[in-house]
Amino acid sequence: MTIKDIAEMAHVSKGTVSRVINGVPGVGDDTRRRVLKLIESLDFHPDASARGLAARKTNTMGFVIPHTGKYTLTSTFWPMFLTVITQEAAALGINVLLSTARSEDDVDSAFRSILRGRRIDGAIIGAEQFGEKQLAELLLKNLPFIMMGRSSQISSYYVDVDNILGARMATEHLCGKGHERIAVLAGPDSLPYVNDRVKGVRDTLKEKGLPDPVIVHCPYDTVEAARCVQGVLLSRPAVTAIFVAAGDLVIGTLKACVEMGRSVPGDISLVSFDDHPFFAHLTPAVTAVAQPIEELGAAAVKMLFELMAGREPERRAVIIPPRLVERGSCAAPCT
Amino acid sequence: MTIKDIAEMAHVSKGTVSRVINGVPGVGDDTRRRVLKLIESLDFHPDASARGLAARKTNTMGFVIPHTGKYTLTSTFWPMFLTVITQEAAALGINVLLSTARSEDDVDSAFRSILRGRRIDGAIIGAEQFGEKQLAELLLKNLPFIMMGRSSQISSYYVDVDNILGARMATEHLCGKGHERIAVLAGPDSLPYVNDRVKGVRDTLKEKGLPDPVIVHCPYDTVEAARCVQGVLLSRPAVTAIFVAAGDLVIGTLKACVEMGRSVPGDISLVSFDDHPFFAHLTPAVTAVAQPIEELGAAAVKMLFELMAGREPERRAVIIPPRLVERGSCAAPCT
DNA sequence: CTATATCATGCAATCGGTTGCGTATGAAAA
DNA sequence: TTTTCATACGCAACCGATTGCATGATATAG
Repeated sequence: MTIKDIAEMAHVSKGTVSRVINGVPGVGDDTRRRVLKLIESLDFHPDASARGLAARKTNTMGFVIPHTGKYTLTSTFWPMFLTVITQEAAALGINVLLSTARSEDDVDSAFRSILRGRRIDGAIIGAEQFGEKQLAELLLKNLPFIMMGRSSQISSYYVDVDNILGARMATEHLCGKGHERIAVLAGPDSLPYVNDRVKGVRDTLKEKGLPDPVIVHCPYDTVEAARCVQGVLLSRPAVTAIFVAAGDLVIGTLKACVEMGRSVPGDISLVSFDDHPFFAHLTPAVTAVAQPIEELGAAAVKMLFELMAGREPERRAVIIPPRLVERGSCAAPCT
Repeated sequence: MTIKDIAEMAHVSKGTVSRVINGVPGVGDDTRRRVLKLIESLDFHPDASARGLAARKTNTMGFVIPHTGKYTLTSTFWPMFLTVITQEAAALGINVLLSTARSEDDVDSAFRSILRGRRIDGAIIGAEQFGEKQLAELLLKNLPFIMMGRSSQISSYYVDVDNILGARMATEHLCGKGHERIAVLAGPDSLPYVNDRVKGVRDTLKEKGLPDPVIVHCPYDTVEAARCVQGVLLSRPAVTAIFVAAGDLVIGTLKACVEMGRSVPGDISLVSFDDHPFFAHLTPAVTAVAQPIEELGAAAVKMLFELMAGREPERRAVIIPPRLVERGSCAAPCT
């Protein structure tokens, strides 16, 4: 079944059928209706390859999941984000080609694998996994892309959560309970968003005239996180609260607290940046600054959609505020 | 840059270049080498749409993630499985088109969205999400597909973990510690694999002359799971161990135990079917029957690859044994 | 040394759409 | 009624590969 068949059955030319399918003007109303009805009743769908070839447009976007741990789809952000963009894209009639990186260094090849051969019209990519090589390649190919998170290396269209605000919210919450000595367990300090989160805490504390936070940078690994938190718990003067600046570090933090015999929130309060469905069911339930994943995903897909259509999006950057989800991991500091 | 350009530069015809690219015999060794070198040095990649059109083959497979909770990519199996198949596919030069279902009923439309327009050459799909409509559509389109898990409705190529064996392993492990009264917290009983897991426990217990297990079926929802487990903990005669027959129910189970004041493994032992990176870091660390996700993914992709190439796979079904990962959630029953 | 098989390669049709251009038709303007 | 101008539609040339068939060159057999 091709448009030629449709054309013959409707007694029109291929061109007309094509115009009807694509909503191109220049077709009479009755003809259009007739063809449309035929297409509908035959459940006809034009061949994607042929369209891609002729129109030089695949209606497909690429997405590369960065490598975070052995199973990359285990983080507190990307899996859910992927779910959202997949659905948003589907709603706009665009498909998602997925690639995952096997290792930190593999991002490049994962990336190229979907870039090759004009398979996609655009891509959404994590800012932190973005090297100069990929940048050059994208620009060279003139391929539209949206970055998740601000990049330090390149100014491009991007969407991001307001990291500084999120950190402020967490800090305010903790201070509101009476905490003064706060530790920040943050990810690798090469990442812009990590530094934003640290900055948010630091600034808030300074404004309140409270002591500087204890900052610990740590790779995204549960065992490492636990080790770091043990160190934090031993530091003097003692901290009474920890801002876990990435959801992936929460489990390790909780583990360390248990192992060190500190009760949460009795001895130590916890706020996480990033939320996850099971945080609500841990003991204690974890209070979190939740990224607005739905909105982030929707914004990213919408921007990319505009770009893919050759239009200019309303703005080059979309920054969305997170929201605080209060649960049971914060209490007043024990004195 | 097209093969025509390559052809001109190499002073050969388009056909020859095409044959070189596809490794088709009938090209002289020196010519082949020359063209290959040119392609390499120019980093040329043929247009996927054009190939798809001409060869009627897209080198792309589809994958639909079933809906399990609000963010579908949150389960203890699918996200990791997706990671694996993505990488296995990449290694074979095939791309993955992803679609997610927004709701239980949405699977069908998610499914169709990638089926349309000859975009994919084959698909991997979860057996449980498989209705007769989709079946009919797939068979109609003559599209190769592999099912994850045995289906009750249709005999097709499939790969699955040995569910019965896994349940036996869990049961043996528990009995080995001295448990005799065991409960099974299982998923919805409409699913074949759920019943297999139940059967594994039941058979093992029967063989040992031990009492029948307490079986509770429960939807994949943490709150529901907790509610069910509370019921189980209250049942008399008391059970001393729970086989949590799906990883997605683990958090809820743990939560219920804590809320009911039962210590794990002091008062009650737990074994989970399905493993997850963070199970190792919960308190207590959860003993699990781990699905061999790498092997399952590799097997599924390999089978599909054969099918997509028009070849017949070695076997129609691949069943892989799980492995027991002992951690801290099992102890001898308190007497 | 001619006949025949073999192999490398070119040619051109084809895959299923899109799209610019030309033309016929009918309505509005003169 | 004739001229003018949209508008609706057909025609045919692409898009960039694949692939069957014809052909010319070389090697082997007779």
